[in-house]
Amino acid sequence: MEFPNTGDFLAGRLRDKLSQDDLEFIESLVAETRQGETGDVLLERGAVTEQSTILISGYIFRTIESGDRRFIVGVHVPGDFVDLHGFALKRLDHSIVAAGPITYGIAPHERLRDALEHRPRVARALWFATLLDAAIHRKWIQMLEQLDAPRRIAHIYCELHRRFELVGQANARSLRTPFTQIDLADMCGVSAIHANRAVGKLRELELAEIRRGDLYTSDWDALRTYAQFQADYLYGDGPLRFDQDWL
Amino acid sequence: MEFPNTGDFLAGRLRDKLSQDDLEFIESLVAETRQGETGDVLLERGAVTEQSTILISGYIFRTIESGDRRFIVGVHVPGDFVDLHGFALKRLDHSIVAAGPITYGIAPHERLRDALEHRPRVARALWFATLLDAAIHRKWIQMLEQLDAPRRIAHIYCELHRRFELVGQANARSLRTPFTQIDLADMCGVSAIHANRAVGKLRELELAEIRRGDLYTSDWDALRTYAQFQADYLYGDGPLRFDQDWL
DNA sequence: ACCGTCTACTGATGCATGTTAGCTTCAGGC
DNA sequence: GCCTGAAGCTAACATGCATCAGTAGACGGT
Repeated sequence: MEFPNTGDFLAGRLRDKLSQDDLEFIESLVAETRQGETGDVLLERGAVTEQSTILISGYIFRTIESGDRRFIVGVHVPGDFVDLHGFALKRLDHSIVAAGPITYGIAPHERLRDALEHRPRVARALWFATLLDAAIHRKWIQMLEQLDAPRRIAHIYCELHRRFELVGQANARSLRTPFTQIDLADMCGVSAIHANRAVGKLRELELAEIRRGDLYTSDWDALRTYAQFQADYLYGDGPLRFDQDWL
Repeated sequence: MEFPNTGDFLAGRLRDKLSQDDLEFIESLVAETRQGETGDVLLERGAVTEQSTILISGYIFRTIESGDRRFIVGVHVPGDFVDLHGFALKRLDHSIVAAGPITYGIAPHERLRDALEHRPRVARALWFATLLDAAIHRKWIQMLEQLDAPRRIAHIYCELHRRFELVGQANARSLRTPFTQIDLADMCGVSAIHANRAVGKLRELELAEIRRGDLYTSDWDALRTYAQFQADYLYGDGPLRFDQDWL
């Protein structure tokens, strides 16, 4: 996988909506870039942190451990500020874990505090980023309340595909991920065996082929219809589109 | 039901953490108070809004309509800023609906903009409120991934009870709500028939008696254990408690 | 008093999903 | 080449939940 230039990727989808000056400021937030591998815990639930993480390449899970089970409550794609809320909450209610090989940037909270004080537009962009996370959480709640396992898996891939589109990284016929069927199960709240059945069903319906986490499809629209995926909650184009005047 | 004094309730659980000056400012955000009845739609998904809502008494649902079904993705209790994110997102991805008789305050966005510019501590309190909403969303995701229907219902009541505790309104042996079993079903992502069986199971296990939305129990601890409820995600007391230095 | 509607409740049946057990495939280490 | 462990896959049976059908009580309107 190619790693995009760090600078080209920061601020993710808000990149087009900020001034050159603000963008340079956001780039200056990153003190350092690092690499991580599958399962690396970037931030443990309850740990105090003095820095936040910006994902540059790869995927990151938000996980909650309960008993001997792991639950995935969110997924991040390149360009996302992954634990920005750790800046305000100090200790997170969940852990931040690499879902495969990743590259990420470190933003010390000291510099974020500075942004809040002196850069109102940057401060609002950061707030917007956390509000978008919350909107995605709400959609996951609805997805879990409404859809069966095959549709949940399809919905997750459709969402990720759209999020890649919004940062200009989507592929026309596939979506590459390092997710195992166990990961999919932990996202959907089903057993790994049932996640396997669900993947088989998508294959049987000829909607998508999922191999080692990579999804291939010849018809994203059919998949989206099957998953009842409506992208508006991501605040891209369309009726709910994000109003940049606010920044 | 008695309505607490509006002024005593604003800022909810952050009340103790803000200065008198900031509190008076927050009170001044409320231009008007209103009453609402069951099913009143305070804000429709996708509608543009120039004001936000502070719940003073009663309950409010966040709902998403899909096909002919309704999904409840969040519940609010008195003291909550219900649609603060509408200030930044302009159009909400969900609707705001009264879950019974309510009293609420209206805060014009004009005044909120002023707060963001000139009141950094108030701005941070508002951000914290939306981050707390996101933490609750994440717990709902985990709850839906992990628990069966009776436990989900128990978990929701335990959460609401704790949230009432955090604003000093909890009752020792009961929790009064106007929720129908249909409401509970829409929160849990199960059918109304199954919600009825789940309520029956809690009764059979002698953990709780739910009648017309009101829950009665002699042993909250037993109920919390059954629901695997851990309150830390609400950032009250305990290891994840909210660090007020940040404000 | 009557009616219609909403909510709570019950039983029967089928599908969705969990659990257990065992098997296959594949990549990496030796 | 072989071994090993992790991931993917399959079958059989048990449970959770949806669906359909129906009853009963509470409530408001007339």
